[in-house]
Amino acid sequence: MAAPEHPRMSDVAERAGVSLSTVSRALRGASGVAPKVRAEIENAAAELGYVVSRGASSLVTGRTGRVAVLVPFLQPWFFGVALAGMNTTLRDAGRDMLVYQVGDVGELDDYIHSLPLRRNVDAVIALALDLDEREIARLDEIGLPVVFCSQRVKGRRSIFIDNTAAAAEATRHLLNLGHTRIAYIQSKDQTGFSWDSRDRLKGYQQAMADAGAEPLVLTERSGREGGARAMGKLMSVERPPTAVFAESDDVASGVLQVVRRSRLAVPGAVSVIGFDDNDLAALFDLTTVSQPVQEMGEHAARLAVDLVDGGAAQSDHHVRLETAFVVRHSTGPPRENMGLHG
Amino acid sequence: MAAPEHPRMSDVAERAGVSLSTVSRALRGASGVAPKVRAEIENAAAELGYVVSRGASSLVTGRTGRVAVLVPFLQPWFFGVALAGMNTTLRDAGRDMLVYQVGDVGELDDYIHSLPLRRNVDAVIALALDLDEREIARLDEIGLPVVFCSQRVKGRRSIFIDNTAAAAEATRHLLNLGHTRIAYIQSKDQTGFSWDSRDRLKGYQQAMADAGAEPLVLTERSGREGGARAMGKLMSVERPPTAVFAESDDVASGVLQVVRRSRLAVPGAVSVIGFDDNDLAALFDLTTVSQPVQEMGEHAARLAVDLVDGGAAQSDHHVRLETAFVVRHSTGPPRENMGLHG
DNA sequence: CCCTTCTTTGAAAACGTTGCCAACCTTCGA
DNA sequence: TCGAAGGTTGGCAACGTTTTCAAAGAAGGG
Repeated sequence: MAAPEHPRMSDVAERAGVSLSTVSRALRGASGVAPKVRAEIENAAAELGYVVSRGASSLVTGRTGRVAVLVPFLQPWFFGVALAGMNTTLRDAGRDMLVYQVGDVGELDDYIHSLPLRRNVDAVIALALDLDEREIARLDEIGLPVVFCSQRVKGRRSIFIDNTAAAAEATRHLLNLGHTRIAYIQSKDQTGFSWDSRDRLKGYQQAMADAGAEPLVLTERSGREGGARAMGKLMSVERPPTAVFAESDDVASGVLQVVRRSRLAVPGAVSVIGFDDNDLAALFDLTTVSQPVQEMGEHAARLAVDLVDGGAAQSDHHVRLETAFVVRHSTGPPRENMGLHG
Repeated sequence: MAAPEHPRMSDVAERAGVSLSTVSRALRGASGVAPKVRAEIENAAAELGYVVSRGASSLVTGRTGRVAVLVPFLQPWFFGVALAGMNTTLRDAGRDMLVYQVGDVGELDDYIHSLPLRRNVDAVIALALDLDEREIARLDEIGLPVVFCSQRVKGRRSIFIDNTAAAAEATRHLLNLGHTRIAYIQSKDQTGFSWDSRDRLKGYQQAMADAGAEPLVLTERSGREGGARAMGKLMSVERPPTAVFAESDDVASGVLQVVRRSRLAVPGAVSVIGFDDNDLAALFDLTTVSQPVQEMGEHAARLAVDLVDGGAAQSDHHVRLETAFVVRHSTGPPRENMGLHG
């Protein structure tokens, strides 16, 4: 095959019978081009199948038209949904989306240090990266505007939900149903607790304290497996809880797995609550806290775009999105005098 | 904040006390630079935090260092895993990954027609796009090398699995267990059947024919809901099947949901098989066909990179990856004289 | 009818790299 | 001692845009 010779702007200019500058102005939508001329140029461009070389234009404008998204994982539900939201918004804004998976913090460090982003994107979105102060400072070295999605960072543009309030609400739901022995399952990664995790725990603890109930917190690995292990432990304590609040739907699915294997009824013997409202939640008929993940992605992308376009002054640096408590059938009043031993 | 002045190559040159060309050669890893000088230049670059502007270099080399991935969705398990695979390989090859979600074929057409890719990426990976001949031809207009991942396309570089053989193997498993009334649930999108779908059906039909068994095929929407609907129908036919083969794990999860609601035992009353081995499969203890999704992504990315680097001659244009049949506990011999009426 | 003011256009200088070519400096063989 | 060959280096012209500046033309007021 011959080299795929792309038409250049000068080709369009020649075909339209105008100068290069005029074509540039017309195609960019800049003002100061006679309507008729503009139409002719657009025709010529379309006929030639001309597309501007972003490399060349970014060379002079300093803008690349690209936004990088840094994610710790790609597979889990949360990330797919958030990326989908970002992708929509970015596409509408005429931006391309670059995705970089930075598994652990070390990898992130390497990444930032080698700075391949610098100069090659206009902005960076950190998606659920759960960085601490030091790491955030490191991100700044990149010299680009950064938007945090699903992490609240003081003084930085960020999109987040009120994990504490949402977790408290979920806990109160159980309390109101009459539960008093409510366990909370917290997740811990190799790297430690995420901010989401800490905040949710706080909400649970507050609600329990307000109701004068004794908190019971287990810590396990994240994911389904962690949920299963935690539930296993809970079933062998002296007075098992009548309700379990899992930090995420994934964890809750592990809890449910164990509960079912033990032929215990939900919510008869145990009530279960999750967090996320992911695709498993509906399947398991799980009461949970729904967070607007796609919207979070959209907002983050919009913020990133505005940041690049608008220069400095932006009003809404922080966006707190609403969660919704979704009651399904995994929660109900505790059966009178029993626990798990129904 | 002041404008984020990035250092230029000439700054590095000045600092290292050499010329621009030498810096370019050194940083690019080209030969013909004295080891000592090379080290000095690398030092200078590191100290300045210099990063080459890909825009500028692509202007002269014609290479952008970017690969675009076209996906119909971002959320489902399959895409996250495949993208993760691609991302790893691309990163190792020093390439950036652009992701474009092209919901339906119309959107894809718009996309190709507006050609934002052209000139802005080196290659395109079409991930599970299920294109027909006409649409593939359309993709060619983009004037870039295209790799098909999870779709076999004759004459094009593609990565795929043998859906037909895998489905036949799964069907034989059920036949060998003694089942004869085996239903197959096929999925249909708005756009029609995917290639995967057709091939799997073919495998089922062949295996059934070889065994002299009567095929029973239902067609529903894809996803969990479709599976649930299909199973609902199956439970009310005259002689219900003793086994169900769902086109995907997602569909199988819908089947299981209905089966459980009806308090039927699995595999006692009905055996169920899925396809994919996604994260639900283990949760449901589902017998299924495991496809190496991550590997498919890795291979596709490698192929794309080689295509750009190596120019034309590539030996393995087609890569067929192995599937693995995973037996869990959703399948077993049919109970003697019953069907669903256990 | 001339002069000013806008609008529209074209020419040319960046932007930050790479690649070609010529110049230089060694080293070595004759 | 000189020439040739090989290994390093620097100069300069691209690459395809945008942007500034000045020129040309149209419109309008006196």
